[in-house]
Amino acid sequence: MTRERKFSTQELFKATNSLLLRYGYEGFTFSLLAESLDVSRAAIYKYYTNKEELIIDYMVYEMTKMLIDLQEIDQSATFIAQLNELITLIFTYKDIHQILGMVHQFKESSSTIIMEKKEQLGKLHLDMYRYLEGLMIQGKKDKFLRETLSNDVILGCIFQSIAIPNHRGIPEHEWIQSIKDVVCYGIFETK
Amino acid sequence: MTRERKFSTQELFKATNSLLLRYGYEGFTFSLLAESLDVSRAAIYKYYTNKEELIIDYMVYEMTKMLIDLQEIDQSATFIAQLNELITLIFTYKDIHQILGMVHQFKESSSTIIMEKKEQLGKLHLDMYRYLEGLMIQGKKDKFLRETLSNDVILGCIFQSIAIPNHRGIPEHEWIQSIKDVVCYGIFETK
DNA sequence: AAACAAAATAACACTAGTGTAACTTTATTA
DNA sequence: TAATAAAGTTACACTAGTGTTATTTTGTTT
Repeated sequence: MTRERKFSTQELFKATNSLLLRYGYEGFTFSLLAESLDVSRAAIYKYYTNKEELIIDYMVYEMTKMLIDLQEIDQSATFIAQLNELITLIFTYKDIHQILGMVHQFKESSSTIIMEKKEQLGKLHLDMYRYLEGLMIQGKKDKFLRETLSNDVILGCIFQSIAIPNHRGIPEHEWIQSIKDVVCYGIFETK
Repeated sequence: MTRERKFSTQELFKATNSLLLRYGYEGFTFSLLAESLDVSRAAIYKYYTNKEELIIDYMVYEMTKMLIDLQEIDQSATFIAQLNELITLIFTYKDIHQILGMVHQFKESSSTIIMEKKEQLGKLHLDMYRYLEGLMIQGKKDKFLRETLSNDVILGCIFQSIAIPNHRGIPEHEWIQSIKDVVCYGIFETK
């Protein structure tokens, strides 16, 4: 006994994603969102009482999804194969990494529910970090990764690499290959 | 015959910088700026009629300064020495690179003066790119840089590397060394 | 010390986003 | 087909930022 919804949570999240990337955290408003979904602003308030709750919910949703995909990488495969899959995966989730950085712009005085979700997000992030750190340790043990580099630098480098701007619009597959290449072998000619 | 100013352009730019980084483009307001400088909001309007003009002026100022510093790098030095200086330089200007990305959040309908400054900024950017591209070409000719990598990928990699988050708070000099290391030699052990 | 001009402020009208309450629409089910 | 309940809209009061104008402050010059 219920009326059909004009917009799904998926559509809400999708619009949230693109508006956040386009206008930034403070530039993102329920007015813009309502316009983009072609519904009244009040309709959105039925599901989320403010933008922080919506955004953090979206972040948790994406991070959970990413973590599931991450854990589906075949751990019995070679290190090289796993690293390849990892970089491709991070690349497909690059939007969320940019958006994740907006948490620090949230108002200090947040409700309990938001503080809880923030903690949950922190846990997801830690889970991801632990998983990746494990992979790095394996990579070092197997003599693929340089022992002298800290895991922070290696992982930081991988995560930043996806944000290198593709100004010339190189086709995605080719571009990812280039990125993997520099990250793995660096910019120097090996003597 | 003039009253002493309560705030210098330097102070204005410094406050603009830190507020932009803290609150983002839309979160940055003249109210926050006035509070931060301990002056009335209207005092700022005497110098800039809106935040876009202030921000773009700040961007042009920083980019000009960076370009001057860049051109002071000794072109007769070895490629390695020049690259070293370049990365250190980009590192000292890392704030402005983050802020520069906010131009795409400016309102579409901007005044003539802003359009002009945007163009000027574009020219400065192009000048910088040309200079850096020259350095990359030299690096390839001298067999330091890998011929197979495009200049876009190499430069993109260098510019992104400065944004790798230093979560553990490694001392700056040590951190920069690590960054240079990964960028130049990659994450892989050389077989 | 009177005139002046730049610097700064106070105060106003205006705009846009926020969150809520009362109301209407729509589909289900009893 | 009348009751019901979720979905959606309209309308209101509230808040915060914007840009401008009139006025005051402050230091210099003649």
